[in-house]
Amino acid sequence: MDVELADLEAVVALAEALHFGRAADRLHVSQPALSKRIRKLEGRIGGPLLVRRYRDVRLTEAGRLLAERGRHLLRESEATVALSQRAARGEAGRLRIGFGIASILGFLPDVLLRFRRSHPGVQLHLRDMSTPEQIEALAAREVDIGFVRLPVADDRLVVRPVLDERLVLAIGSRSPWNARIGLRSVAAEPFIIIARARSASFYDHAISVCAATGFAPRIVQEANELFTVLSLVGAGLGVSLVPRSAALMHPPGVRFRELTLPQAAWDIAVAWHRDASTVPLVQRFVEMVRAARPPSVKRRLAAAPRTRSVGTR
Amino acid sequence: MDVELADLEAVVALAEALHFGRAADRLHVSQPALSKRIRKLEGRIGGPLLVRRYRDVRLTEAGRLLAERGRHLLRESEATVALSQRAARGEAGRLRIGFGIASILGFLPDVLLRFRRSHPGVQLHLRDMSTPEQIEALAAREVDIGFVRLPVADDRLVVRPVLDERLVLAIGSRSPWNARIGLRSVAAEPFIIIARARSASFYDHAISVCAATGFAPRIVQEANELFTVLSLVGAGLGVSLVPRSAALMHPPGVRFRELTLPQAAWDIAVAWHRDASTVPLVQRFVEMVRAARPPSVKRRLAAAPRTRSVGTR
DNA sequence: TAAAAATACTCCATAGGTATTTTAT
DNA sequence: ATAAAATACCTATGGAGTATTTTTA
Repeated sequence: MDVELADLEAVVALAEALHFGRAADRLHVSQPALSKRIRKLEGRIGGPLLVRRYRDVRLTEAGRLLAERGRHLLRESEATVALSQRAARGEAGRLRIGFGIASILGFLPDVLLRFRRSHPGVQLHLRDMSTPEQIEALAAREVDIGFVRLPVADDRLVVRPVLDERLVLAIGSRSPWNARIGLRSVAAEPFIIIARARSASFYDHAISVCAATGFAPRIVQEANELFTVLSLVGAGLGVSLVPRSAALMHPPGVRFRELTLPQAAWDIAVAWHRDASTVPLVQRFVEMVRAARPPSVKRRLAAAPRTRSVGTR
Repeated sequence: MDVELADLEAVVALAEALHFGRAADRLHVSQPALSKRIRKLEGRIGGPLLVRRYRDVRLTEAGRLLAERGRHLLRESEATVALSQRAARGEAGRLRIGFGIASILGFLPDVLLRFRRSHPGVQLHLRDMSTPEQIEALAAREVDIGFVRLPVADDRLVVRPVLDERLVLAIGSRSPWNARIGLRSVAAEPFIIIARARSASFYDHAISVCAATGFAPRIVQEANELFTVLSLVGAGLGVSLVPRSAALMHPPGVRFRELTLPQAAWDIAVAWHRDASTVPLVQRFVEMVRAARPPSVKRRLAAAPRTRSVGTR
């Protein structure tokens, strides 16, 4: 198949002008050049595209169909080139992002919203994955950006910390409250927690923090939304383990306690493939993530009166 | 926009092979030719389409999008050329046909069915039009084929008779029956007739035939289907004027009488624009119409015992 | 060292231009 | 006589080939 876009342009111009001279002008070529091009094209099609008569050029069915569909093809190909050009400038394309619960609970929604606004041509594909899954997917180039829980040691990836998240204890403010209150002292309390279906890794992490403290929590309620969990705690139905950033919501009737237990750490980093450092979309997304990194949560909680650092005893 | 289909072919081949040498083989060009083509294309896109590293070629977003949409464009353009080729052979395209009631009642449905079977790629556009409307539409090339009532005198058109249709009188077989029965003798009878909404021209023609005979028919019933009209006549509810070909249905309890009145003639011809005589689809359709022309209705009715020729008195 | 892409250089096919002819009214 | 497309002929651009170099693991 040797028909080129220039041939389609010629047929479309001719279909509109129905006059070789004027169509040639529009195409910025001479009339004989257009005539030759059309004759050659007619040879490939196997029949006339136009009926030429004195002062009267008319399309045949073959010509009408070629012009009609040719118009679409030309528009499409122009749009395709434009799309590719925008992709080269990092303004279009696809960005595949892996994330876990801790990042989605934090600042990620806001980053996504702003990135989508500033890059309306970019499709964002989000995949909920555990950190090990993300590492493999990043290495295999199945995702472009990951939000992983630190530490990560993989020299195929570039990893930049963005959030010093931790688990904290959430207690109803009517509960007994003194300096000695810690995770161990609430071991017998009813626990409320983010549903495992919502985030297996977070759920499992919370359980493992309890296990490290020496007990298995008695879970009386699961909820799909962090805000629901905090409301139930505030209503006095039990205690919970939540990401520290939840304290920023200032839920009524809830107090927070830091956990010094090392396992309570849940530091989040943004990661990408080493070779993708120059990919425009990856660069731009990472820039936006790092610019959006909230002021240290640790600092802000230190200023809040209802959160104190305690041991796990 | 100077991107050609050959460029898209190159990107698609490269996207699949991810290897300049093998992609060049597949495209039946040398490796340097492909390299040059891609570099030039990258210049037009404004950025790299592929990341070349030792033993490792990978698409950028710009390249991925160009290859993905390019594949569609190549398929589309191939299909477009194929369609145009079929149109040049008279196997595809559009055929716009004008027709009136007398042709649609006769053999046209059968011709359409067979034409559609033998030309599955051809779209048939049917428009119900009066003969004068058809003549104008044919001259203005708004329809390709017309079925017109003769006589037609228009030297822009080619006209070929295909059906010697006439109006005949349909009478219930229980009615009095003798050689003198004609249109005038049933002037006082109730008339049943094809609904005017179904065919104004036929309806008006029937009325005008009565007027030429000297009376206005008392219409007691209209029906949308010719078969319904005949059934009502057979049931003794009245008399009717119908196309002569209706006699071929041999409806029970109905007798037919020829009308010698000249105005009762309703000869049908197929017509097309003089300049369209070489258009493949027009040629083929006309051939099929003329081959399908039924044996003279006049002859067949002459052999049928229940139809006699009479005057209009 | 070897695989793979880029570069250098030559060639020629072909698209396009100008001048002219043909055709139809 | 004239408008419009086709033809003749020439030119030159640029795409393709071969040979070679560069790059990188």
